[in-house]
Amino acid sequence: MIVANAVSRAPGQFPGLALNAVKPGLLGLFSRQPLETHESGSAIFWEGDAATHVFKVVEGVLRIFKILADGRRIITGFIYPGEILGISLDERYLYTAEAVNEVKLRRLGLNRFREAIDESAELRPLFVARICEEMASAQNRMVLLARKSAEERVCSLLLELARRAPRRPGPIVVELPMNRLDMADYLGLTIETVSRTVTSLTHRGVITPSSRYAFEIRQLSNLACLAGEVEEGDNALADAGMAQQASRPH
Amino acid sequence: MIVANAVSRAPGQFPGLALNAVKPGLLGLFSRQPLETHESGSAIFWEGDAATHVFKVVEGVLRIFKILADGRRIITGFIYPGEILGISLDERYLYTAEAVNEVKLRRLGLNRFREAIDESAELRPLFVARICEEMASAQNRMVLLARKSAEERVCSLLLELARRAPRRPGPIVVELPMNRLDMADYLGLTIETVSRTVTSLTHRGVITPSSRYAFEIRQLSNLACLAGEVEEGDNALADAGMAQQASRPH
DNA sequence: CGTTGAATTGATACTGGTCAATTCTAGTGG
DNA sequence: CCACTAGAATTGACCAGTATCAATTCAACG
Repeated sequence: MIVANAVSRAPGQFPGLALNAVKPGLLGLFSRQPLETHESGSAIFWEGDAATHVFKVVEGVLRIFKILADGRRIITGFIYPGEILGISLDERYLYTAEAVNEVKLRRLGLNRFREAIDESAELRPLFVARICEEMASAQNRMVLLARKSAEERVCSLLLELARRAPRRPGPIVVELPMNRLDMADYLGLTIETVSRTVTSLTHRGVITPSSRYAFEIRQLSNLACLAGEVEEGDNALADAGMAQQASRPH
Repeated sequence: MIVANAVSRAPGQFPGLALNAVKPGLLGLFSRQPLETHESGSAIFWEGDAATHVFKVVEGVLRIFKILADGRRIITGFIYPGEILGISLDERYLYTAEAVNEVKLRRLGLNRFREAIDESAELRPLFVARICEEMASAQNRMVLLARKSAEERVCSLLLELARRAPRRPGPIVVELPMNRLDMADYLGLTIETVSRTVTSLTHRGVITPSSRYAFEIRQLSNLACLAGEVEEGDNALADAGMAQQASRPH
């Protein structure tokens, strides 16, 4: 069996690169690309632009969003280091991507990316898996936006960030790279509601603010409950869904 | 590289199939599969089930939805004839799929489907394109759920159905296969709000009900405007998105 | 023509939005 | 090191839109 492309080799085959840590999988495609820096608030591309590149975030966080004609904004996602941006797109970008803070990333031509995927039987399932993750996340966002209360939304975000954050020893501390407006536009709320909710959670001892942009989570399970999610081993999902009966908590 | 299974051959390799009106593209994969019928309200599969098949809807409409622990439901999409269900999934189905009315569909083993895609350089881009469509639609749903008013939501649904429906000569009539509860759970509203909004649109002459489940659209452009979408040739999208300023219509 | 579930309509409550004032925080310059 | 400033976040008062609860009407079907 011959693997006929330059991307997928065992790390040891290029001594120079091996030191340079060629990553396996989709991220490895970006290893040879130069690193570019975007300052906080700058756009990587705009919704509707012709799609030309795919990006890998190395450092910093991106927000991707869409805007209605009158300025209402909805952030459809945040992209963290190690994640890929622009993987699912058509001719044109579906959304605008902006740097939340200073961002370092590598870009790859869309055609090159697609060819690499298309030619590698190893990468293809990774690509599909990645897209499915994105889809699963999008569906969870729909649930949140359609049916969750303000408090459940804020808790869901904290929980998501807690899970995404590096696990350090000691108490769980969530760092928020984004400001309150970003949080609000991600959750479909206003900054005032986000602020009030955070205050309330603090007063009730669910979280303890270390700063405006970092919170210690007192009990993760408690947060998960408040987020409207069901913990492992819970049986609450059972028979909630007899056909034609739904959406009436009471 | 040896592919050791019986399923995946290039389409041209079976002359019999070529004559048998094999549809091109992804839908063609289902041509040889038997037709099965599901009565209104029955589930095709449940969220969390091990994912085993992909489906093509031939007749009728499906709803796909997720449910929170306390019974709140959100319909993430409706699947119409000619569309494929279950294309983006992991090990397990991400949602439950139910028949809105009597549904006829064909099913294909997930492994067979994936192998067929994986081995056909023709199908792969179609598959990617299909997933990207799904993603684009999911993102539009997020915008709707996060930032649109009840009226904008209802108009968006009518508009979507109008675009999806077969174009007959004469006035544009939208048929709704689903009941008010389905509409509500699709739009993140309650049945009462949906009902009131429809009444209001009727009184204002935007739509004219032919029955409870069919409406004539008086002016499509009007509806698009009320849906918060911008018509072709409109310039309203321009510079709505200066960084850090958003989500304040006024 | 009565029954039943769906849809509509009405009255009221409440969550979250809006507008405005205040406080906090990170810079900046004296 | 300490005002001063500007933007962000918080807090408060009030309001609007949608949910909730209840009653009524509608439409399909026996």
